Amino acid sequence: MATQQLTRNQSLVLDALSHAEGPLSAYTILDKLRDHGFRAPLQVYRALDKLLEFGLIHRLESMNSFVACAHPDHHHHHDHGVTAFAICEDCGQVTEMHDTAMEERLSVLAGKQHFKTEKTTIEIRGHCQNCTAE
Amino acid sequence: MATQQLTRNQSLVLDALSHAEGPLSAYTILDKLRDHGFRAPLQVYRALDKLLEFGLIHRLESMNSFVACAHPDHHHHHDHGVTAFAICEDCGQVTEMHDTAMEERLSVLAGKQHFKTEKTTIEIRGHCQNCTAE
DNA sequence: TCAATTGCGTTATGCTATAACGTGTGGCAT
DNA sequence: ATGCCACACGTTATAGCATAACGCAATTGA
Repeated sequence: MATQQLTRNQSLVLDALSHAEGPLSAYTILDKLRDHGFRAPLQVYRALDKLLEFGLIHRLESMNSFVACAHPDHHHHHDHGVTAFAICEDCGQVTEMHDTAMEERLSVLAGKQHFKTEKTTIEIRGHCQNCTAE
Repeated sequence: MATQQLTRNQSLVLDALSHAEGPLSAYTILDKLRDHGFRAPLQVYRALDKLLEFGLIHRLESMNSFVACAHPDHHHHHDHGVTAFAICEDCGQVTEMHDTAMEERLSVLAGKQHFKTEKTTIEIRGHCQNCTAE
């Protein structure tokens, strides 16, 4: 199957996120899409839910906002394993990171507790290279 | 210096969290403390802010709620490094985990991006041992 | 004493997210 | 074709999470 066919609303929301500099909140997206007919939060949230399900976007728990996935080459919505995010508190830039050693370690940790992992959130707040060099 | 002296409000909030089965939201805490004179969200949030600052509680980003720190033996508020949380979606139980290998790995990842880490959030959602055994 | 700091209480407001209702459309088995 | 079902959509209302802004009281320290 090729890339998941998106509805109009889903495409609009994904576009908004893709063209944004950094993460956007649902309400910020709503404002950006008012010209395209969006009027209510649910229109955004429903699209976000689907895009999350398709693996096309990520939710940043620590800031209640959303970013487009950094891997536009995914033709089917499959798991990319655990993703860690580096979030700059100054400029808002988000860097997506994948690391199998880290996954392995998390798996061991969960295993010790006989814990069955469904979803893992890793978010590093701090300052990116650009913003550190003052 | 011995254990940080807490104000009345801070003590009440900490007690509420300490005696709770699982994580509590700010508004749940507010409800629990109405009998003790709490009337407004800010009374809770201000106490929570201080307790977080003292390292006596943790905030769970993925569920907008708070838990007492699992290390009651800390006599000064120092860093315990990175903490990972295993959160059971069934019973709500939260297990606090520390792992230096994990920290090391995250440090390497951040270093690769020349990212200066301020705070790291690791939250594993899933099912604990008890709730898995059906 | 005076200023600075800190905690507190209150009111109001803003931001984040979902419930519940109804409509329209397209697929599909009968 | 008819009827059914699933799904996306639009709308209104409401629930849940968090902070702004004001003023007061107590404490501390110069």
